[in-house]
Amino acid sequence: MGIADKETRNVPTLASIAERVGVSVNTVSRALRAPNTVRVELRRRINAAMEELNYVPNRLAGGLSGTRSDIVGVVVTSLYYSEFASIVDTLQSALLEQDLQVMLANTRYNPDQEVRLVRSILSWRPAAVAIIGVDHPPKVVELLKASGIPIIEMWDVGGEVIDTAVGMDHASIGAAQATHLIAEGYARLAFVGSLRENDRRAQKRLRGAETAVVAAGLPEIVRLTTQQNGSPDLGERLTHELLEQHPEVDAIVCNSDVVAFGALRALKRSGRRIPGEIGVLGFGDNEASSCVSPSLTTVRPDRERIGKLTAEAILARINDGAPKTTVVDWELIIRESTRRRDSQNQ
Amino acid sequence: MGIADKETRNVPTLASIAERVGVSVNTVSRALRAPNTVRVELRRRINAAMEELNYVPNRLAGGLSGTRSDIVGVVVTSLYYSEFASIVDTLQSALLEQDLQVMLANTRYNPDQEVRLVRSILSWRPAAVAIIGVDHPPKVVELLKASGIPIIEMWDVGGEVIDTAVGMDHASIGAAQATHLIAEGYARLAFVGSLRENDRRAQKRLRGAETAVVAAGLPEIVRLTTQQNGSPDLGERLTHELLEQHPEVDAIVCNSDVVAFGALRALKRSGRRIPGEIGVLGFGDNEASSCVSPSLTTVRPDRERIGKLTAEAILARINDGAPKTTVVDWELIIRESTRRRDSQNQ
DNA sequence: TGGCACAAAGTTAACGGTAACGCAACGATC
DNA sequence: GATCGTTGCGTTACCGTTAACTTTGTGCCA
Repeated sequence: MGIADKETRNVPTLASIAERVGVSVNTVSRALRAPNTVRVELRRRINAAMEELNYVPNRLAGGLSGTRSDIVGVVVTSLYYSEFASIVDTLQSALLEQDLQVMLANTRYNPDQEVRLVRSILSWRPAAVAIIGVDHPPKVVELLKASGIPIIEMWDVGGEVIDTAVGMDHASIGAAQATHLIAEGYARLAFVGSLRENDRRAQKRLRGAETAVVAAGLPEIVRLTTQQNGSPDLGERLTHELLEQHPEVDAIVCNSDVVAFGALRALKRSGRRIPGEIGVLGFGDNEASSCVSPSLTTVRPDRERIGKLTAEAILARINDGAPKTTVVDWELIIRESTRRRDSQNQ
Repeated sequence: MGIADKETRNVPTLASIAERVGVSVNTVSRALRAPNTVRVELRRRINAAMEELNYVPNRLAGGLSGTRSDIVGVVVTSLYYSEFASIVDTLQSALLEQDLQVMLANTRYNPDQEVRLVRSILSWRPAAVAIIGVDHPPKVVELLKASGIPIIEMWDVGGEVIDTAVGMDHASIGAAQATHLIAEGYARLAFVGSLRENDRRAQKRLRGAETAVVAAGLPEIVRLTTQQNGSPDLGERLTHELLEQHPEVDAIVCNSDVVAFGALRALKRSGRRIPGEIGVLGFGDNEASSCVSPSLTTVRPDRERIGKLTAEAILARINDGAPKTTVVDWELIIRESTRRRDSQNQ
């Protein structure tokens, strides 16, 4: 039950409607696409027939015949732990208002998958593609360029842009993280968390921090990273390792807030005072970061703004606007986990 | 630069390849779909030409002509705060292995959007549709049934199923939440958080809890809910209200962990001892729930399992398997925020 | 050496729409 | 009353690909 036999499965087409109403196929098509060119009364009968037969237009046919598609391909590197979920969320709802449908792909930081997924998405002849990052395998760049459609790169802006980008300057984020810790009197920094080979954004942040540390005449940042997914358990495990191997460290920059949650847990279990003995700083401003104790200092990317600006950029480019790269602001949210001085209140 | 003029934009087709290689269009098509029917050497030349021209097949045409589509429509009610992001994540990667492409829609708990989005997704003639919930507007049910494709309802199982469902029994979750609190000695329960008119799952949990409370001879559950999105700030606000209006309450069931985070914050600010004076219980097992203090008792849905089983159900149904409803287990994770007795350790 | 099976390619006709064009009926215009 | 623009609809020709046939070429056997 529920599924009709394949033989009898008879999805209505424009022709079914046309036959039922007694007009030509094209008139029915017009009733949909240019309603004011069809008599009111006839239009009413056509709409009634469509409603009655539960007609759903076939966009495969429409897209093939017509000139424009209304798919927007969205390629993210992860969805888990909500890293890009809220960007997709706002982007999708903004596009929906223009009747654009999101087709989603998740590369999970795998460049081979990225090539495959981009190819797959392009095969649907989307009106535009939005993709996380500005660093892609050469084949991806080639395919996207050859497609001739607007390409919006999100989240990052540093580097070679294909067409249009909406993102943050990650090097400056890393610099701000380090600078803040140094200003609070921390001197031996560590970077902890997942640092995937293909997560160029994290690498840029780390390099930005490194530069600030060097400029301050402090010793190099200790790195304890893996290719795995970030999680509290990972943060806890790496932090324990760190305490053992590098007892001199007095501040930890985590690649994401969820990793920082684990770091806090590990430090508390080891009896370290935060922020007195050791500071912890995250990235991403997870919804729980203001609720853990001590509350977590972190960087808040304006995800909604990125989603919204991406939608706007897509629409602008579809309507022949010029390519444009927009740098989106972020905010260092200073909370308890790094605040040694009493200078600020929040 | 980047985008070719519309006039010159000349995306390669099978015909371009055919002409370049000097064979018929169909031979090129065969080289893709049934490679072993084409001479090895010719196949090599065809592949080389495709590579060179950056050929990307047009699935609009393929889908229109061929018999099967490889889109799977996925309809969720939210993505924000990662509620369903990890389901989509696992679902997508499992489908990818079968070369099925996810088309995503997010209704944001708006039934009108749901109708519109389902219609939009069906217009791409997907091979199957996976959708959150078993309670849909009548028109959605009608459209999905009329489509004649496999429909997998996720997350919930209680009620009328269209075709196949993979989800949890939310009434029993609510009952377990209340039963646990009662066993810990709490007697005046409250339900706090966003309770959207169209979030039937939350309503089922609340009813399940209500039934358990009544069975224990305790007074009715106090409700303090809104239609807004759940967030820590919302939880904090509602909890302050609750403390004022219903000082007798000694246990709070939050509709989501992020709301519970805010509740914890509010209670700590008011100087209440948790779990001594008042208990807090969440839903969803947010990644931070084990990291807040006190750590949060919550219900852990097996999201990955739901995603994986949904993918399996889709494949089974596409290959003419029978419709089947699967009830997925969940787990009550007892942590500090409700544990008054010393009986358990974790 | 003729006949036949099979492999490898070409031909043709859909698939369900949309766009361009054609044409009748009608009122407005001079 | 002939001319013309408009309105409202029908005809026809694609869009790029696949499936079902048809044709051609090749090796094998009697």
